[in-house]
Amino acid sequence: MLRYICTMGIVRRTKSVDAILEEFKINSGAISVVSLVDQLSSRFNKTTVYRVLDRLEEDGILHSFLGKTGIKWYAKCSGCSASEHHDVHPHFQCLSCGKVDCLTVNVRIPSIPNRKVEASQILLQGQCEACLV
Amino acid sequence: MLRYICTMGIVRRTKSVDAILEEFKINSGAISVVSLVDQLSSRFNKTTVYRVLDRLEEDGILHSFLGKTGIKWYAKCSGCSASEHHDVHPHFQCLSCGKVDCLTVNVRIPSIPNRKVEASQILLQGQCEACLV
DNA sequence: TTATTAATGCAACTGTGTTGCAAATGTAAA
DNA sequence: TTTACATTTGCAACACAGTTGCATTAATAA
Ligand SMILES: [Mn+2]
Ligand SMILES: [Mn+2]
Ligand SMILES: [Zn+2]
Ligand SMILES: [Zn+2]
Repeated sequence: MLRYICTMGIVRRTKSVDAILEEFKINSGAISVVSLVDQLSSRFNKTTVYRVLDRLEEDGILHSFLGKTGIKWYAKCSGCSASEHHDVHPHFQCLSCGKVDCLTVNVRIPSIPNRKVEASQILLQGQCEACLV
Repeated sequence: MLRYICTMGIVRRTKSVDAILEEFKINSGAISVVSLVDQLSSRFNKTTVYRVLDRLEEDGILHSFLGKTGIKWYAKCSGCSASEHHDVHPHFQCLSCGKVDCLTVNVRIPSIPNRKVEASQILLQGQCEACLV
């Protein structure tokens, strides 16, 4: 008997999956993988953290992007699924407190002569609400 | 006798400086550090390449940014100096041929409630003029 | 030509992320 | 409950981009 198994995303509810989802419940913004690995280092191996994040992204539960210095950040998706990630938006990093989060604003990319824009990564930096005195 | 020396940027015209500037004369777009190190590996050490690029950026001759995968790219500045880098613009990476270059378009960042935007990194991806059939 | 010090090469290192594989664990079926 | 087995994990080793310290070389001003 032949079975077609599509292995991707989260299949089993493990302790590491719960722990990582819990972090995103506590923290409403984006979380860097570096800090997540550090935070969970006593309970899970860094490889596990990287792999669980991968799977959560495949499932459309989290999405990722690179911060200013090239390290990876994850944030919760809203309204994405394993089949479609339509969660494209700018991210904002506070230069004072370092907090990073998703923006709901829509940045209009002007059409560029002789080029077809298919994707965009926008990272804004400045002062967040808490740090604006 | 005391002398105040401000060591930054290019002070001496060396072979590596000339070789790297030559690469940017040949190639009008952006060049990744990885490919530059590779290209020049028979003549210069990678550390030298990194350091010369640093200095050229300090001088306002080149500017740098990160590509989609987090590796560093450099491109020529136009109208910058050691004192002011006012060369902020989006960059475009072709998904077909991999070519990366600077865009002259002005992307308007909408004002964001309760936040002060002080900097922006915008990377667009799609098809370049050559790859648009 | 000489003295000075910027620039270079090299080797070793750092930080982020990945891979292969054996062992452990979650889950569905018996 | 027990069993069977694919998924998930931990570990160690690795890959890769970029950095650092230091002795040596070379550009330049005197
Ligand atoms: Mn986001
Ligand atoms: Mn540019
Ligand atoms: Zn802040
Ligand atoms: Zn192209």
